Amino acid sequence: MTSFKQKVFAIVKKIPAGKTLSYGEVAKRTGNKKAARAVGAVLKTNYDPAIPCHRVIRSDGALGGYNRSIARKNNLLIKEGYKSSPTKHI
DNA sequence: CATTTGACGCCAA
DNA sequence: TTTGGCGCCAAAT
Repeated sequence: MTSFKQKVFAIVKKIPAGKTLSYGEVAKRTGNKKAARAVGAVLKTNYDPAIPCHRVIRSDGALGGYNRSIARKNNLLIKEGYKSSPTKHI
């Protein structure tokens, strides 16, 4: 368990319901604002249900990905009140 | 130990 | 506006 993972988990777990953070934002909080990719890599390798990784999306507004089905992530976000608008033109 | 991959982000054309 | 390419980081193989 690296401290980077610990930070990412702590940050993601602290995301309030109905809110979303971009990978870049999470990366910033870990200390490496350019580590957005690393954040995704960590979330992908971690299958802990305590981590609401579905609240972590891309800075473009795209959902990014999910452990099993992206549809599940989208569904959860909608349930929490987040309108997934894939407006690629930000 | 070194190399490759990837749930990203931003800039340029 | 859309598409392509480059840069950065950590984990997995």
